[in-house]
Formats: sequence, C-alpha cells, structure tokens
Amino acid sequence: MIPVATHIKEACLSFSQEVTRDMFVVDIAKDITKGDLYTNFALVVAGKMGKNPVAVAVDLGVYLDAHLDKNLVEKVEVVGGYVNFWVKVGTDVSIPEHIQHSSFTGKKVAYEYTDPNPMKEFHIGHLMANTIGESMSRLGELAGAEVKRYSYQGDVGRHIATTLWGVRFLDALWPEEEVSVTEKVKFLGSAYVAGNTKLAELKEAGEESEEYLKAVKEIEVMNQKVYDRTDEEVNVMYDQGKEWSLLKFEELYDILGTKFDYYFFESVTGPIGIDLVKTHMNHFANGENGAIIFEGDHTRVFINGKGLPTYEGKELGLAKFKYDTWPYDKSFVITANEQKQALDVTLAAIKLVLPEIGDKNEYIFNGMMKFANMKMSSRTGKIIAGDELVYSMMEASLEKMKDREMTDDEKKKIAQDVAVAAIKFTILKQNFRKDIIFDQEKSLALEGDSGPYIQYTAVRIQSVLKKVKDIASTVGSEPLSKEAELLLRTIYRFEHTCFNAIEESAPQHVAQYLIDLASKFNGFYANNKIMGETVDSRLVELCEKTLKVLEKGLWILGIRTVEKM
RNA sequence: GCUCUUGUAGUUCAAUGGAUAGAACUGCGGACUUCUAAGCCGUUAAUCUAGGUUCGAUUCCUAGCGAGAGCACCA
Repeated sequence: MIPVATHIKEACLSFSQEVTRDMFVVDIAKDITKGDLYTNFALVVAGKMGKNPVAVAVDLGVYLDAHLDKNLVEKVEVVGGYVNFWVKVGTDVSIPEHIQHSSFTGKKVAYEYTDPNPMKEFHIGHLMANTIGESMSRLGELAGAEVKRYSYQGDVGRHIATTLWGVRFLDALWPEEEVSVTEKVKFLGSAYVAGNTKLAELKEAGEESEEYLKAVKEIEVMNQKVYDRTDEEVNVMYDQGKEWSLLKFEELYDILGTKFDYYFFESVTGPIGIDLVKTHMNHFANGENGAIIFEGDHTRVFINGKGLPTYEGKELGLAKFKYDTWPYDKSFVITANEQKQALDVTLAAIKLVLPEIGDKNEYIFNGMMKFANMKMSSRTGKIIAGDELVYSMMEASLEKMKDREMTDDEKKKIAQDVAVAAIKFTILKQNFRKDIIFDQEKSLALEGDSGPYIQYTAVRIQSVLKKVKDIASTVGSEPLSKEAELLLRTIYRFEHTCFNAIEESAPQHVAQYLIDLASKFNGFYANNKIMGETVDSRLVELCEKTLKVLEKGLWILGIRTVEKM
C-alpha cells in the first residue's frame, strides 16, 4: 500500500502548493470501515489559508477523484475534513520480502542487546532486552540492512569478585564437571548472593569495624587478581565459572531464537578504554583520589582511583573495539533506562574522543520489568530467572495440550515455543520505553491479546490448508463475504504497518497489527464455511496470504510459528 | 533536594494535534457444535488536576499531585 500512498501524496501536492510534503500525512485509516488510507491534507491547507476545511476537502476530493490512477484507488470519499481512499484490492495481493527505508536499506547496522554478566543470573530484565533487541534487528533485516548482532558482557568487575569471594560462605562445594550447566550456574548465583549477604551483615555491624574493612579489602584483592591473573587458583575458578555462564546463556539464546555474531567482553574493552582516556586527556580531568573524570551534563568517573576502568571507561573502549571489528553505518544499543543518565554522558564523551564513531551510535532505553508485588534484586537473590519464567509458562501451555494427540516430545517443543511467544508478545505489544508490569498470572496470557492467540490462528489456517488440498477448487464469482473483505483489506495494511514500525523503531505496531489480523481471520473463520463439496480458490488464497503475513509478522517479533497446538 | 521517565476503563495495554479514544482480562449474557473452543458474538466501563498555545489538546508547553529510576570511583 506504500506505492499507493506515495501516489496519493504526489496528487495532493499537485492540488495545492501551500503545503509541503512533511506537513500532512497519507496513512492507514484507523477505522477500516471508513477506508484503507486517509489524508488530513485539507485540514492542513484550510488551517494555513484560513479556509473552511470541509469545503477544501470537497474540492480536494473532486480533484483527486479525477487525477488518481483508478487501477490503484477504487474510491475517494470525503468525510468532514478528511479524504478517505479505498484501494483496489484482490486476493492476489503480494507480500513484500523487503521494505525500502532510506536509513536501513543497503546499510550496515549493528545491534547490541541482552548483555548478561557471566556468573550472574540471566533474569527477566535480560529477557526483555533480548526480546526487544532481536525484534529491532529483524526490523533492520526486513528493511534490507546488513545486520550484525552483539552481546556485551561484564566478565570482570566487582560482581565477579563478590561471587568468587562469596563461594567460601556456601555449604555446597565447587561443582564437579558432571553436574548440569544449570546447577553450576545456580551455584554461582548463590555464591553472589552469599557474598553480598555477608558483606551487608558486616556493614550492618559497623562500617568502621575491622571485620567489614577486612572483607572489603578481600573483595578488592580478588577483583585485582581477576584483572591481572596472578593467582592460579582464582584463574581456574574464574575460567570455569565464566565458561559455565556462557554455556547457559547459549542454551537460552537457542530457546529464544537469537544468534549473536559477536561477543564482547569488558576484560577486552577496559584496557582500550583506559588507553583512549589517557591519550585524550584534553577531554578529561583529574578528580578526587586519583580518578579520571569527564564533565558532561554531570560528572562521571571513567577511570577509578585504583586505575581500573569503570562502566563508562569500558563503554568508551567498547565503542572503538566494536567499530574496529565491523565498521557500521549505524549502531544501536538496547539497554535499560536506569542507565540513561550515565550513558548520555558517556555518549557525549565518545563523540568528543571518537567523533567519526559517536555520531553513528544510538542508545535505545527500555523500561524496567516490574512486578505487581515484588521488588527484584540480583544481589539478594530476589529475582525471576529467564529460564524459570519460560518453564512456568511451558507448564501452563502443556496443561492446555493435555488432550491433544501428540508425543510428549512434540508437546514439549511446542509448549516451549508457545511459552516464548507469550513472554515476547507481552513485551513487544507495548511501548517498551515505559516500564512493564509483569504479572505472571495476568499479563502472560495464553488467551486474548497474546502471542499464543496469533500462533493458534496460524495453526488453524495450516490445518484448513492441509484439508483443502484434496478438494476440487472453483473460482467464485460472487463478491467476497463481509468478513473476507475485511480480512483482505487488513492484509493490505501489513507493508505500511511494517514501514511505520521501522521508521519509529517500534515493534509494537507489528504486534498490534497481528492481533487485528488474527482477530479478523477468526471472525472470518467463525462465519464462513471455507470448504464443502468444492472450495473457492479465492478463499484458499486468502488463507494462504493471511498465514504468510502472520508468519512474517511473528518472525519480526522473534516468535516461532508452530504446526499444531 | 536535584535530574530524567511516566500518569488512558476495576486490571494489563493500544492510539491520535482533529472523524464515535481501540483491545484484552475480569463480570454478566449468548451462539454454533462446520474446517483445532488457546476460538466466535453481545454487554457495562477510561484520557490525574489546574492553567497556557491552537480554529481544534487526551496528545504540545508550564505548574501541581501520584508512581518509577538515577544522582562520580557498581553496572
């Protein structure tokens, strides 16, 4: 429908020169019963020239009716100040493979997302970032960009030191090789919690107490050892722990459907960051205790008093390392908005130190995942792990499938994809820049506006298409039913919807569209008998096209379709 | 305290400088029993408050109130 919209836009511009291209829109009509496209051109012209909008709209309507290509636009209708258009549609509608967008088509675009830290739990915050980042990447691919995916992971720093230090407070012993990866990672998570708990206890007893100061010192020493690799025992624990964590992440990416092209580590970006800061001291200043700081909107430390790089310093190093690894036209980093203030300052520093790179970088901040009645903290262990959430959704899905005739393996595979769909869709159907309230009972529905609802619709269509194969087909001549017509017109909106999603970096447009499309199909399905003695080939085509759009739309969201459920 | 983000039905979410603010869940009612009922149909219900800009504001601006996040050597 984009070519049609462009055609209309040109025609509007030739009607009046008072208005420029970016002052009005030709977009999808919100109410499908009023048309496929609409323009507010008359309202804008009227406002500009002090004329009556309705009169202008009537004139515009007459003009467009005479000038628009009848092979594209079937009907022009004036309602109030709006002009609505009915596009010529047929069941032979083509679903475009790619959507042209000047910022993406043919460009090299990098997406960094997920960023879990080794030796810490992969929690639902990471799940959220992964979901958003994967979908953004796919929008880039849809727009014809060459896309690379990255995950950046904190394999050095205080959380690692606290974990390794915390091991001594656990009753459990360092895991043996034959233990499952999940168990090993669980062990590391509890060591982190134990370390933090112990430290908090000691602090409670007195911030100046000998015990507390000793503990702080021990963690510092551990941190230093991790950096300089001088302690063989620490090296072994560190290397094993890191490996286990990364294996566990890989298991999850498999379930979630993400495949990263590059992994970056803070142990690598840190030294680069230090080097960049030291060679660009004109942009930095000396702070208290020997720290090196950057004065942006507010002050941030890039190198701390002990000469170690902070988050900001490492991020600066990452900017260079990432670009050197794969020179891109545009780089997006998807991260939580609790980091906004720190990263805004960091980006300002990157633009000064690495101007040719900084201008290509953009941070996208997502809201927090919150619970109705629970505060999350990985320090205290009060979190929901990503895999646990998937498993609990799987159980709910399996319950629904208990009477289906399938093997247990089949059911399990499907339940997993359905669980991921439920979680991802909940995240992607809304504006991710805002916080998301995660109520496991309510928002992770398998019914209603949900991922599974859309998967289910696709399953129904596949089932129909399978049966229809054995039935003789005819070409109906009577007009399509009301429901079929609505479904067809909704299919036509897919391309334009995707364009809007790409333009605004907003996958929720696609998600909301899919709900609408699935709902239109289910309305059609409930009120029309598709097959009898014979089958109308137009309806078969309609089913095929609907399925294709559902599959493509779910793909954009990073959700798999299933054959049965 | 300062900075940033945010405020739409009972709940969880959409949308928009302009056409009757759109879903889902919950509640209540219903149909079919035909191709997967994780479905379909009906029904009640909302733009935090006060100003401003505008022909027109729920959307933009200001203030207030509520919620969340951040406030240099964690990330």
